[in-house]
Amino acid sequence: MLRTSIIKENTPEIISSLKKKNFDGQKIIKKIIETDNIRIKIQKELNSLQNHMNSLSKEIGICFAKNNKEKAEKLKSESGKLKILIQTKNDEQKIAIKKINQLLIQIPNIANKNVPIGNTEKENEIIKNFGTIPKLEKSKLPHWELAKKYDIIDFEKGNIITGAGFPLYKNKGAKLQRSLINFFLDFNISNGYTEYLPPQLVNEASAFGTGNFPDKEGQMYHIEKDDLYLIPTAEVPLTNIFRNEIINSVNLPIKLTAYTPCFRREAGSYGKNVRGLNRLHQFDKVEIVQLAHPEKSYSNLKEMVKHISNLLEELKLPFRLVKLCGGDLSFSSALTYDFEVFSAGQNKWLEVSSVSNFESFQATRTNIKFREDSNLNFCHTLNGSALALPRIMAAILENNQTESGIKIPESLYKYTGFKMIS
RNA sequence: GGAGAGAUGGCAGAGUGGUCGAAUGCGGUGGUCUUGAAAACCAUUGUACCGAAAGGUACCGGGGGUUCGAAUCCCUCUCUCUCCGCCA
Repeated sequence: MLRTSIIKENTPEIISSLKKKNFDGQKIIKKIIETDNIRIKIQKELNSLQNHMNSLSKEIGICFAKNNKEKAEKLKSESGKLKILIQTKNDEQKIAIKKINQLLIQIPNIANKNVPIGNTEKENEIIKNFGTIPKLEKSKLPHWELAKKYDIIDFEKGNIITGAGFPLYKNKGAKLQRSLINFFLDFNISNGYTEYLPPQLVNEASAFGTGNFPDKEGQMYHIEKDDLYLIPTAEVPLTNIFRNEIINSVNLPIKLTAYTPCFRREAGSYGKNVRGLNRLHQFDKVEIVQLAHPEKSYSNLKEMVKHISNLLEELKLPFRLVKLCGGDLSFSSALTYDFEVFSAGQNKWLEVSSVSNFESFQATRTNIKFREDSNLNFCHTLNGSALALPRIMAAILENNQTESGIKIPESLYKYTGFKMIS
């Protein structure tokens, strides 16, 4: 959420940054500024009325103490009138604040100046390619065929148990999944991230805090009976650990990591994009989150990008780093890099990580501040997948397929206890 | 799920209708003393909004009500604790 004070101070810059995200903010921002000026006017009036009321009440108290009932009654009738005025002003103020907030939450985060202009993923900027794309036999298979061949993922049983998009891992497939989780967590921990195992259901305030609610409400599973949401990513509980907190600046950056299953309704998805492990309703992911000093958040972002590159290099997977254009940027993000792994069985790039700087957008919604000397300011929040499991699994299966089976990346040996799936 | 008790500043903990934004202790910060430190002593120490400032206003879990006046009384919601029931 943007703050009214910032909007007022940088109106033209904000409107033009929002354009990059294909958001026309002209009207809504004008409305916010107008309403805020009304709010200030109301508050001034209200404060002076309240001030008057407070001194009257004190006086009445003194009159009673001195047994001067006559004067007390007279003052009482005066304050009665004031009371009605105050109530009216109070209601007006509440309405104005509510109106401003309703407008503010509709505005996406502004794009960083380095975000490329563009409307769709076609205009994303490919920064760099890493690794080499494997040359496979003509008989190469996509991962869903391989999964069947080696009996490691049962999609049909998942359909029976739950429905489409809920795969059932088994045998070495289950072990490989568990190994990847542990490998990612250990790698993150050894780079200074603190491990958490958070709740997988969150309340509305938490979902609001990270910007998933109300904007992407339809993408989350909602438990109506208890009014809770299944997390679409560990970002939601991790960021909300610090909701309404003031952090001492010496403790920044705070670095967190967590493994959680993630649940997404993926309303509107169809076709080959949802084949196999490509897009699921439930999947495993290890996430990293940072709470950062505003002046350092972009170097922290760089560090996170490097960290994720290292992780993918450990797995010997070919990948590319992509900078998202304005139109492809999410509601809350100011700058996002995607990591895409090349999966040779399908001949396509699969997004396995998305690393973003949200600047103070989420911190404003969650009210996470830091204290430096005697000043209070909003933190910056950042997060990234390190990494999302299913597509990594898909790429490992597809890229490492051989006549004799699937080769496990060396870094995983100590976790899997086996070197081949055959 | 049933019955009861409770929620006060960073923490502990007073306050049951008036001058209470809130005693006191601990912690934090600054200072005095000291070669240095500890101890002791002094001062200071919540957040938001309005205001150039002085200052003003709001906030004692959330929301609503009674009252001229609410941390204090009433209603309601949420959460915590104790007991009973159920249970991995």
